[in-house]
Amino acid sequence: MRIATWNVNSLKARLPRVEAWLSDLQPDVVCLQETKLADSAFPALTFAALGYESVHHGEGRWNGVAILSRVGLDDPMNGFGPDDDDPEARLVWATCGGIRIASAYVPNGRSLDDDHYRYKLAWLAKLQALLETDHDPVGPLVIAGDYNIAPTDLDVWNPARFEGATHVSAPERDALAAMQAWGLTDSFRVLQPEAGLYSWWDYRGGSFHKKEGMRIDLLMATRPVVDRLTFATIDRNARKGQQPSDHAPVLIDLAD
DNA sequence: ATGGTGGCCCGGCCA
Repeated sequence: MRIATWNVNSLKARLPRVEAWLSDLQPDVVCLQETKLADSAFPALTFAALGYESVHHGEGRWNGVAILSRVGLDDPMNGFGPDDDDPEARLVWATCGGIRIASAYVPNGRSLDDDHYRYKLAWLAKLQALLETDHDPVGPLVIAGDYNIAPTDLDVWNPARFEGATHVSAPERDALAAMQAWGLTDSFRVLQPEAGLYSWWDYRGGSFHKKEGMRIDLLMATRPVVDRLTFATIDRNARKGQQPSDHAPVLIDLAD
């Protein structure tokens, strides 16, 4: 079973590349972020024709998350649940192939003194609370998405340049550490421990070609999933060529 | 160099 996460930075702009990528990589489950679509504009029929069921939680101009699955898609849920009042479409859930899956687009904090940074930390705290009340680390669970957090300095091209910046601050990394203490593992790192492996590169200044990126797209998985890991990679090819997203897809393979 | 590129949709916001 192949599970992928990809911040596509507008599914409308990226649909031809996403279709070709599905055909090439043959993922079973795909978590998409930043679709930037209303639910009414989500191309569910296009994905159905390729063999994928889907669920989308969108708001239109910004954000928007989806899950595609060709191994079943049950019990979809938007956001943090029925009592959720979060105004932004950043989280969607479904059960696919026996695994509870979330596609998450964690807010970008912008800077440490910004309201968006406080919103990011509050959003992560809500996710942690939901884990503790509604989930069990003994069960198969993957929370995949754009975390907008580089877990360690190995995940940043130049840590010195990010001192005092968002994506690397202690409170953000502490939030990720809390998820890990609860029972989620950064699955990619189980099989790919080396430095210099990034999933996002700024469009500006030729960052991709200069290898100036960050690894901020993660598949956080519970033990029953980690025990099945056979392969993990970042598909850098998807960041090349015409009209790429600024993020590359990250994928893991699980033994049956 | 406080820029730059690319998405939204058409002036400015967001990443």
